[in-house]
Amino acid sequence: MKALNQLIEQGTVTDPESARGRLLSKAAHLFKEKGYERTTVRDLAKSVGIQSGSIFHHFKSKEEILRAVMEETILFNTARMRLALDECKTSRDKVLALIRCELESITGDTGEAMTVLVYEWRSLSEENQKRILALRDVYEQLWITSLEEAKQDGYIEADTFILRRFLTGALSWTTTWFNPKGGLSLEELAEQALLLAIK
Amino acid sequence: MKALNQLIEQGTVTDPESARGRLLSKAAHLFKEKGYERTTVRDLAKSVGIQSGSIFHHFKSKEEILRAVMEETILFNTARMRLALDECKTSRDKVLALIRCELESITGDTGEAMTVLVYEWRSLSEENQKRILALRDVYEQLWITSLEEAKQDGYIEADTFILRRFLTGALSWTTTWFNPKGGLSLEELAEQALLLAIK
Amino acid sequence: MKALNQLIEQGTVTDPESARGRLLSKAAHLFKEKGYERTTVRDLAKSVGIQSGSIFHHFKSKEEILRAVMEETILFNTARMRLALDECKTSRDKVLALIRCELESITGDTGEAMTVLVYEWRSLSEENQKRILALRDVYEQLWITSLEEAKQDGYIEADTFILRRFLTGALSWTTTWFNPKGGLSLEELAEQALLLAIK
Amino acid sequence: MKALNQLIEQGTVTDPESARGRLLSKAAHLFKEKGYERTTVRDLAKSVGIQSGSIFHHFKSKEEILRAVMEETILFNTARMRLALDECKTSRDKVLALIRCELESITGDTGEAMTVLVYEWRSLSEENQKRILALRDVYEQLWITSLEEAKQDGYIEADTFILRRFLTGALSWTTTWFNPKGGLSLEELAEQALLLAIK
DNA sequence: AATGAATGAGTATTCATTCAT
DNA sequence: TATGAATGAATACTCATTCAT
Repeated sequence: MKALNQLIEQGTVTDPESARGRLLSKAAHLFKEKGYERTTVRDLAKSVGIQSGSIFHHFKSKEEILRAVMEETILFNTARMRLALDECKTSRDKVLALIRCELESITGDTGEAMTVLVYEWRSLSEENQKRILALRDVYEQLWITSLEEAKQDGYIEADTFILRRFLTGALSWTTTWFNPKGGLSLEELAEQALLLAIK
Repeated sequence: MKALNQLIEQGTVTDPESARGRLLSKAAHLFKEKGYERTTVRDLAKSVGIQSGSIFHHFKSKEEILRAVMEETILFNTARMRLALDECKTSRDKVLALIRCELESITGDTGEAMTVLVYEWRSLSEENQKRILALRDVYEQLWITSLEEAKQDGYIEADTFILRRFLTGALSWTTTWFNPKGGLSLEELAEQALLLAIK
Repeated sequence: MKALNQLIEQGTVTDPESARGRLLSKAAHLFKEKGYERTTVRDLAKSVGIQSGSIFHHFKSKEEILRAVMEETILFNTARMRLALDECKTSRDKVLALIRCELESITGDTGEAMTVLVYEWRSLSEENQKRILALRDVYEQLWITSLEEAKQDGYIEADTFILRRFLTGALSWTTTWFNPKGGLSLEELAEQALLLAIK
Repeated sequence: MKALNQLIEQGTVTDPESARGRLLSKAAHLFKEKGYERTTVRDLAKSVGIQSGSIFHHFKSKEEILRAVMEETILFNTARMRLALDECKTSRDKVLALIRCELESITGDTGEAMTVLVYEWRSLSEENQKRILALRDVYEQLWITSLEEAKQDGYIEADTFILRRFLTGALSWTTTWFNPKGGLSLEELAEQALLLAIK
């Protein structure tokens, strides 16, 4: 939560208790459940108990809401990942931390928003795609750096470029099947995923 | 092509040369490119050079087209996988064959349709989702069986249930980054993917 | 009517009996009566007995309807004026013919459209304004030429540039007060207007 | 300015320095430029540097603003015309004074409001139209009286009723083409206009 | 007086689907 | 089979107006 509070204070991320924040949270939920296109502005308004016209006091268009959902999620998860990396000693620890963080972001609180990020990409205008892409690059850089480090330390044999892409797919797909309250803990899942990368 | 011809003769899959077949192919392309919701019936009609009203002589609704795209793709890829498995001796070979087949289906001719299958799932009515799910189960059974076999043969250490899911994600994600005409061949990619499963 | 038939055959002007033509006529009426902004697409549709969505089979936007009303009116009146000029001998006759034509267009069949042309100008996009302006220039050229001729023949003393503008205002304003079925005939009105220009 | 000060003191016309006065002035500008319908209350508020809600402390509706713009303009121009007439000796002088006053009102300080008066008439409710019409009658009476006088004095031959209407149109149209800072002075323009009426 | 969030009825436009030809 | 005009419900978005602060 340290990361979150800091970002809120900076104004980088919306306070989830505010009207705008509640809307974003509900939007992530609806966009995941029904898809962006099939979610109407009226649906969004209803979900937070206001009239549809009032939405446009907070966001100037429906797409703006989608962009905010995506943008804030990346910013938050990047910050969270940075904090986690800071506490790691070995490069093996770092890779595990990255996996754990990504799994948390996908299966935990920001899970719906992460799904939206993957599935609703095409609904973004080109301009907004570029904006998000720039943020995504920052996030990916953290991965690339740590994987390279682990490879130099001999933990990894495979091509790190390909490996990162396999991991991206494997981890993001967990949203479709992993239940954090089921028999398998997130920590165990992370360990299993680590096996994909490190022998 | 053996698989395809057989399915066409059975009437299970549409002849890609027929009017209906061409429409399905163009539909897969458009649905992938723009998304199902953003593709209008007029777009579809235009792409095959007919008027929008005429679409409904071939399919009774737009959703029907989506269902057909998905259904035929699964049927075809299941058949193709079966043929490939028939030619394998060891369980290790089988796993590699499955990976190769899935990569072919994702990055080759049926790639667009496979992407649609993953990304446009929610646009299907519940009833149609069930229908596709049933076909998917048949396909997945081929995987589960082979992975179990490979585990009993000592090739695999991990949990096969989790492993299959990791692989599903990792392989389907290749659609976003793998270029069959690039420096990495599909065969090499399959070998790299096998490393995720087998040490 | 010669002018009209010819233009219809050319496809320059819409046949008033066609669906599109009837809509344009009703649109001119409503735009004059309520103003363009206050006339809804639903109003337009209702006035010709179709559903609002069907409007967009004939015109791709509401503004397109406004543009067509204006454009066709200018084209028609330019053609009508040309025919009238052809039958004149003296330059005095020509000026009277121009006045008569303009009064006819303002107080007669195209009166509503002419009013729209004056009052709804700002509702046109810049691009469409340019388009109409080009047509208007052709029309104005007929006036300028004839007034100059009359001045050289000694009928007119005033500056023709200023005179044309005074006449434009004076004649267009007749739409607000002149009733063709009242005590004053259009011919008498034209004679009175001629007095503004010629002594 | 005598006329203005007197009207302000009476409370008949708003002091242009007051908040309300500044709003009316900006409103006239915006209504002319964009049209009444296309000018939003937010536009109006922004133009005087307040929030949209605050508008309604000065006027109880948007239409009220339009009415005030129109009403105050007529009142002011009627007063100005009365003062001008008081200084005339002959009926010819009076007609010239009327023309000069009307041109001043159209092309000078109240020009934007005068344009609004002509072009936004239909945006007024019937009740408000009546109210303005009553004020307009007072204004028109000054014209009719003077024209009749000039006719009896032999300056005018034409029908005064028709002549006034021709003049109304001719003069109001100057707003579209006359530039007070151009080569032609307002006084010269007035003389040219007088020629329309008097030989 | 001023704010600014909220309202809710209204707008132009889109689009899958129908059906007479 | 194919057409294409017509449907009508649905959509994102606008905006004058209200009102608690």
